[in-house]
Amino acid sequence: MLYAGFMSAALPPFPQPQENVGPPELLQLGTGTDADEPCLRADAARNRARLLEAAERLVAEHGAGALTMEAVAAAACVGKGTVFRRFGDRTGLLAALLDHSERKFQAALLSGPPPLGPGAPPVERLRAFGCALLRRSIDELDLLLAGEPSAERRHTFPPRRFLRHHVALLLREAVPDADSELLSHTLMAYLDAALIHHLTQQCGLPAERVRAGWLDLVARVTRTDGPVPAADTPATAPSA
Amino acid sequence: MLYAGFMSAALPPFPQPQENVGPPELLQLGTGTDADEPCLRADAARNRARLLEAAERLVAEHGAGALTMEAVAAAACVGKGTVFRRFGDRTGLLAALLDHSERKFQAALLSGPPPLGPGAPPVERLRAFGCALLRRSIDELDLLLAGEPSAERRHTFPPRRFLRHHVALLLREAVPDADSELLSHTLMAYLDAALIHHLTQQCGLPAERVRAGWLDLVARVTRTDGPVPAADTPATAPSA
DNA sequence: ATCTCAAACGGACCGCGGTCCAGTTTCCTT
DNA sequence: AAGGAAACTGGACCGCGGTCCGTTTGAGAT
Repeated sequence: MLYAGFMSAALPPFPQPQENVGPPELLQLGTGTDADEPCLRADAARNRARLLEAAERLVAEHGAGALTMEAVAAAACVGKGTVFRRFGDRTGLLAALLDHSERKFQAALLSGPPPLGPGAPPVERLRAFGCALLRRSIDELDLLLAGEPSAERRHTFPPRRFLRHHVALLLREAVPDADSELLSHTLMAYLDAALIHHLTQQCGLPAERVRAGWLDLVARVTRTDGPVPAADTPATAPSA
Repeated sequence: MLYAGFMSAALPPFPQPQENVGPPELLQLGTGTDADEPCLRADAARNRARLLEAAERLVAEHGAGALTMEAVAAAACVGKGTVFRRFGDRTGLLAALLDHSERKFQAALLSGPPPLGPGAPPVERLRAFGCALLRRSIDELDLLLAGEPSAERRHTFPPRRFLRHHVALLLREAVPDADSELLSHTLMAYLDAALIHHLTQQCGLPAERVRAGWLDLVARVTRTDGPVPAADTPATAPSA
């Protein structure tokens, strides 16, 4: 339960759209077990499992874009209301499907081996972070794209918040003089699923170029050495 | 008709979701007149005007987020089908509402006075571009947010394509050695409406800080002088 | 074993975005 | 002026996300 359990706890009566409360910065490694939900009633747990299994199957069959809540409910032999009670909304269900991959990634960041996990210098960790996230995003593009929250919620979505926060921490270390909050948004934006999809699927760019773009971006943003230009200052505008 | 008329032409039978075809890079200044639609039938033009007026009023009254296609149709005394025939979908209608501001902005870029328009050095134009777009985005946040296309379409949306292309051109001039296509996506992402909304409305950052963030970002990305750090190279990782 | 009640269930229900198509209007042709 | 086809219209219709609420069920208390 890395980022405070995100989409797990049982919802009160029903009204609440869930949305985890609690500071996303205060994340801790839970109990160490993979205990998913705190204390779900037996039938609830059973149905949750059924639903996830059914959803996974349907996604594999018809793609995440074609997944409908009703279909999941039907495939799991469960009422529609149950799906919403458990996962809040479509976005929540898709997020739950990504949960496993999400946790693995977070664990790698927090306690994995050095280039990605702690131990390496921050710029290097940034580079590794982007490359790893890029790979993951390409793998899970379907789910990520279909599960993207609405514009208003996008940046408060816990998984994204967590990753962004991580980047901000690294940046703060790597570039102490910068506004690391704002820069972290910029870096995260480059790794946005919709952008990755556009570049690789719609424009046909090879993943390698996108990866190179990340390394270059990190170099520029942290003002470390990249490919490094010629020798003289830029073209037209020295500007002060 | 700056970017090839975008959401104007009459649609064939109906099926097409419209989506302008034609290279967005080949934009030209149309006839110079403000001729909106090429050759709309009299009743169609009348209804189009009615619909836009009604939509504008409803947005002013209840906010863009609460705008429903049915309400617009009703307020304009027109059938629902007509709204969709004219504007394709909700996104199209919102885009039409933004059209005026959009054109003004594009005109300023293409033929306005120097800091923003042609004449100034590219880095300076980039700076001006961001600041101007930032202002505009804050002004029109409601519409921009509500009108944001789905993840798959976001980056092929003509207005955005146009702006991104503009940034790419400036970058190509300012930083010839860089992958200006990829970098332009990064810069545009910083100016994304959803991000602006998050930073200013949800996090409460003052617009001035966001603006400063843009200037800093441009400096880093173009490797021109920004606030400039201490004197020694970054903290931990010189890396090659 | 039973009692009790919060928790969970499920499907009817709602609203909205989007589509369809039979009927109407415009405008071009002759 | 008349005719005809393309363009346009409007509202019934559909599917899906999301909500409501009367009913059922699991599990601690007695």
